Amino acid sequence: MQFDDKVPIYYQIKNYLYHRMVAGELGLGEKLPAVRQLAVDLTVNVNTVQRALREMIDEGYIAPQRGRGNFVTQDATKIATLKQQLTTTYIQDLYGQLHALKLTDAEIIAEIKTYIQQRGDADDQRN
Amino acid sequence: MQFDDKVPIYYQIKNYLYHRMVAGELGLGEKLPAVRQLAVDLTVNVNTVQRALREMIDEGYIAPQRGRGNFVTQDATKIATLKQQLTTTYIQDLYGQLHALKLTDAEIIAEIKTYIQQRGDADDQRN
DNA sequence: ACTAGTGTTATATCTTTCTATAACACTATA
DNA sequence: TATAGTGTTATAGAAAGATATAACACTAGT
Repeated sequence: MQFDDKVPIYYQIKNYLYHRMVAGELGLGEKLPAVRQLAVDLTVNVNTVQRALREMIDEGYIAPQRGRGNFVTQDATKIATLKQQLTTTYIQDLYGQLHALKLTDAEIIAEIKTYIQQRGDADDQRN
Repeated sequence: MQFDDKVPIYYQIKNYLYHRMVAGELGLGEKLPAVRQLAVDLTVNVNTVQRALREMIDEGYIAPQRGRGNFVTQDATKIATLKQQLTTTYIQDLYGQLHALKLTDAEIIAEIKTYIQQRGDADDQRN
């Protein structure tokens, strides 16, 4: 995994894991890879992984079991809420940015549609 | 101005100034506020401002004149390109994030429209 | 009991960012 | 030629983030 050197790595790991949980790649109650394994996979120090997990545990998304592993919460509602929160936050950020660039609502939607359209075309060519 | 403590301040200042240039609040060839003034306005150290400006100068968006001030580039094309770059980058990021959350293209557009719609309603109530 | 696999914590060190403070260099104008 | 306004650079110290390395604590299976 490649990190953005403008943002703390532990923070990016946190978001990465949240994404995997929301996307269902890490299901409810599922055991996460061992911290040392995660550290190897992400080419990062154990303490850095631990820092990310620590915050996720404090926020209740992960339940640690000493000696056994870390497990995704069983709370489906919590994950669903997280998905909605992340979605809204991202959209809010984008809207704020583009609005600051003086794009109108219509222009914003148009730009996004154009981007997705072009992306689709590119996909067609690749496949 | 409030900063995100997850991203270097000098980097946020850079983006802030780019936004103002793209939005036309800082016109072509216009003189920027003095570095010390910017530092006061942003509640930040002069060196931090200077670090942001240094990169913008290296990238050719700002032309410094020792003893006189810093001036926005005269190159309209450069600013137009910047606007397009920023727009595309933001949209690309959003799309990548939401796609990672397993939202479909249609869902992405729908969520954005909903957000803008609700935002408009809120505006109506406020005004 | 031992061992392998796991989470947890600690220490020392390095790098980046930011700060306060100060000085230096140049321009324009009174 | 002063002086005020501007950019530029340097130094020393603080704080946050990462790293390598090591040790400790618990669980499960042999």
